[in-house]
Amino acid sequence: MPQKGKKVRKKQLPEKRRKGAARSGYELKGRIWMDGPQGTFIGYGRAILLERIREHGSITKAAKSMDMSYRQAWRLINTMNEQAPSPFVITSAGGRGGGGTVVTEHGENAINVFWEKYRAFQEFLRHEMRYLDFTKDKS
Amino acid sequence: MPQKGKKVRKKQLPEKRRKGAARSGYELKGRIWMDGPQGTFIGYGRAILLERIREHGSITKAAKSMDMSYRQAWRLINTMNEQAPSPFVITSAGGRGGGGTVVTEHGENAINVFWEKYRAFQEFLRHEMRYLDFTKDKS
DNA sequence: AGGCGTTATTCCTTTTTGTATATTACGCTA
DNA sequence: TAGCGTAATATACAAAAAGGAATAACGCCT
Repeated sequence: MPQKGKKVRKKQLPEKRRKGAARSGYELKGRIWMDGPQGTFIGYGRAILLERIREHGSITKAAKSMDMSYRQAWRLINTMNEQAPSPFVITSAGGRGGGGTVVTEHGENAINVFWEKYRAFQEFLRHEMRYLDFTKDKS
Repeated sequence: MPQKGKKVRKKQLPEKRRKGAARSGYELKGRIWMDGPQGTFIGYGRAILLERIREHGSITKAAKSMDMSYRQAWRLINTMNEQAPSPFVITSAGGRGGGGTVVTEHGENAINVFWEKYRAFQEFLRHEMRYLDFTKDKS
């Protein structure tokens, strides 16, 4: 029997290990993000979350779609929105469908800018990976 | 009265904010590290720790010098040493001076390799930083 | 044999971080 | 006006991570 509702905590932001990576057993890894005046501003998790909000139209559904608690999702969105030069999302409670959340033009732009940096970073890691050898001597 | 012994927990691995950085209030940040078969293998903290061990000759003194608990230092060293292709440090308990820990040739090499990647990464961040603007429109 | 300083290990507490659940406010709709 | 699904917030709970302190083993030294 499948044991539903196991209450296992999800490992946060796995950032999916690339298939076939790390054949040698050693891998150069890393993360990038942007800091605003009060700490983390946008990173991998928030970028994904923004996309899910755009896709589903609400924080609630976005959170569910990525197996994240609403509370966590709301906090991520909130810290991001507070620090943004101008809001990345606009929320509304009540009304047709109960309300919802939409991503603004600036939010879309932030997503694009971040993914751009992110892709460059992945490229950087791949490139640096190539010259990685801990066994060689100084000689 | 200066209130000594306040028991304030140290913020881990501050990686010292560069002076004059982030004039705009927004900053691209990041970390890199290496994964071995069982998780984190070497990163900024372990690299510094290795250098301190080389400098002081023992885990105990190295830990104290960087305001880290022996327990924490030992665990970092242990996870690193276990995953290393060949040991990065050699420890000995008992004997003249009580024992000590020395960094091996392979350990030295690992430090060098990591700092090399680290410097390249810092350069990458600085470079990408230059083209960072969340306010511009798509137009 | 006993002292010493180090490594290695254990136990308990504290801090941090995220989850689960419940409650209120909101504003359209029927 | 009652129902609805959402945002927003508070409280309690759980798990993981880190710290502190205590202790044993070790091997040279006096």
